Amino acid sequence: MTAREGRLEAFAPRSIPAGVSAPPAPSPVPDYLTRLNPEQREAVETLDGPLLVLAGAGTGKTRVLTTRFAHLLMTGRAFPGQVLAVTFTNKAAREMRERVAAILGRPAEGLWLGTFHALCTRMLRRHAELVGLTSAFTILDTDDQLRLLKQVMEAGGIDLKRWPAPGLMAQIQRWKDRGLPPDRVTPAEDTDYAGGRARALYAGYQSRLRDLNCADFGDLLLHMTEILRTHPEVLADWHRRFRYILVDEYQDTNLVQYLWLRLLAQGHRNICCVGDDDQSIYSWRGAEIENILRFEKDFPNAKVVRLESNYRSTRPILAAASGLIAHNTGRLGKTLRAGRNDADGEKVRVVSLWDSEEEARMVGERIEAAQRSGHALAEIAILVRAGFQTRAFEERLITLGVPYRVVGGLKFYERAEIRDAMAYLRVLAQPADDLAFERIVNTPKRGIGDTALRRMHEVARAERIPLTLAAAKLLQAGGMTGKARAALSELLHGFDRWREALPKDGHVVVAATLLDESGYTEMWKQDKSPEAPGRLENLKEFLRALTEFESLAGFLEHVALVMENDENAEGDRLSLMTLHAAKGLEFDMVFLPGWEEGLFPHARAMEEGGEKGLEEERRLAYVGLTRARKLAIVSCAANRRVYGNWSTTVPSRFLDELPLEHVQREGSGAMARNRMIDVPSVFTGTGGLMARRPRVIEAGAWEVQQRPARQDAIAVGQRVFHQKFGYGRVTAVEDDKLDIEFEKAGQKRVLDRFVEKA
DNA sequence: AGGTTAGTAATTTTT
DNA sequence: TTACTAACCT
Repeated sequence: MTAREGRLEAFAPRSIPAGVSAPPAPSPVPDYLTRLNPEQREAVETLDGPLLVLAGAGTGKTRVLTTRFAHLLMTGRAFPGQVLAVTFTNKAAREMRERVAAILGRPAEGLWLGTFHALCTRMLRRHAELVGLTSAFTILDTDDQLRLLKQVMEAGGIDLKRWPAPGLMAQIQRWKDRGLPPDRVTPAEDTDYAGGRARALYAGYQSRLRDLNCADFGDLLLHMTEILRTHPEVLADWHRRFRYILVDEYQDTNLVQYLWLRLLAQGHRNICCVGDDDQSIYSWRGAEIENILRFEKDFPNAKVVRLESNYRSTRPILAAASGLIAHNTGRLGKTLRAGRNDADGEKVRVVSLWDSEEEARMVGERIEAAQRSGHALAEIAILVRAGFQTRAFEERLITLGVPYRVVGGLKFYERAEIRDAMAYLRVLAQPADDLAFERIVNTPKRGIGDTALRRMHEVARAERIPLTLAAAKLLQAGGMTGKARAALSELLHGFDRWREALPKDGHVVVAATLLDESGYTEMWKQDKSPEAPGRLENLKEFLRALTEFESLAGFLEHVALVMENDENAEGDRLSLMTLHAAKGLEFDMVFLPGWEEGLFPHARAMEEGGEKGLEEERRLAYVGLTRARKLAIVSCAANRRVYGNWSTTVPSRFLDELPLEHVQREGSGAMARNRMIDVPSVFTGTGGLMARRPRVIEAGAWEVQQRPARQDAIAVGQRVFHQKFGYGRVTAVEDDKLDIEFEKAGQKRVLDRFVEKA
């Protein structure tokens, strides 16, 4: 405690109106500090030495980090380039950059602020030769990683059916997460995969990566940590550079990230980590909650500051979340206090329903009601445990005409056409990029099949040269037959030509030419599937994105590290996402459906993780609840369709763990069950008792359901109008559902009764 | 070489 | 139920 702090208790973070013009005389306490509460302020002003900030949900974690960053610069403790600020997501990095700039009152430039991976890439480009790469190494995406590993496994004579490659990939990633290169994996750890050959295959995979001048995501951290560990002069250099280190979402760090941080922090010991053990939900990706405990051990005399004043949620929500998370053991211990003056509010709702369809209807109804009473859709979210759950809600929302966006999902750069286009550019930039070459050599189909590819591989392996070179040699030596020969020759000449044109025409023009001349765009123009036009659109967008970069290499790196998708972001839309994707976000109203044993907590999590797995699920529930500012609506369905057939469910144990006095129970599975029993057996249909839910309709309740099916059939090709999506053309008809390519909204599936012929 | 069909598996996924 | 992969046929 410093002497000054006593005077600051009056300052609540949100109680100071923004934009109040200050008197000209500079205040002794900078404005940005007065906006903090005492704990936050302590976290910001403890500049020297190791500091651990345990920040509960909604306690102003980001504010502390950004203010601390700005404070370091404002007080002249460090130049921008002397602070290392690490986040997990690009979004978090961007947000921090913006907020620091806002405090500074000028753009924040020259910062080492970014994701672990981006920062490591930047560092590794300078030292690549120390791990056998060149500074122009390529970063592989998940597809490439798996393809490469499969090749290594095939070469090693592994039966890929008995030992699926994804399993080994996961193992290798776990090793990398723990900072273990192949030679440091102990034989004892290598028993359960492919008869103890995992380690050897890992070594083979790493060696192939080096041959190809590639690094996968794990390598970025692994290589950099290895370098810092084994090259004291390099480490000393970085120590000279970074005086202060800031780490966001510390509870999500894995071991290699921790080691990397620890090495870098050894210099000045000015490391500040901000995290919340109760929000650690990524152990399955290698995150180690123990890093928080280890922190105090590895950095003796570390100061610990707890942020416990929550400015986000109402008291009942906080109480419910706290009551729930209290069932976990081994917590560092934090208690969320309501920090708002208006913290009183509605109890958490727990709604039981007959089945998942009724659950979707309930959610839809309440959303409509909220909308009618003036709530913005952007302030409402549905948070589900697993991705497949979104479908039921999407269908319901489309029926109701409620605009929504699915957060997460397939990202722009993960689409097939974008990956293909990327692969073309990668071959252009790096002819030795075998994985990219393999991807596009027969896309579009040019008659270069397995046989031809195998022959190229043989030559490449025998002479230890890249595939493109091997292909050229084969052509020269006449080792290719008619069709494949002509096609391959044309492709290789094409690349020569495009590469030549690069300095003259620039990368954007060449990229466009390449996609045309290679026949790639033509392939999609010929494609009759309903997605094809959208894919062509995406390719246009791809080329547009390319114009924002000065060089091809810069673009490729951006795409490898920043896989983002911000379409559908505009407009007032409801958010639909997984609980994982919701971390760090907040909404007025949050729906938490599917709280049933097996789904949430997820059966798989408990099988694999036992008691620890269960606790992580509980933290996930805690994260979900604490996303809500004003109202949380939890629900469970008594019946749910699992892989096609209906099964009855047991309500989640988490429901019982919510403190009764803060919860209001509604609806009832029993009530719905009674309705069900009265129904004649015709309704129970073919697929078992629960196959089709009878339409028992309470007076006035399910208004939407009662609308009659349309009489006049709609055919493929018909131009139609939809209340929400506007005009579009029908691309497919299936029962009462229509696939429509909307002019504005893109491809959607809607019920025919919601469109009219245009 | 490429399309078709049968079999199988099915969370979460910041980079 | 659906979606993806691998063997199989043309």
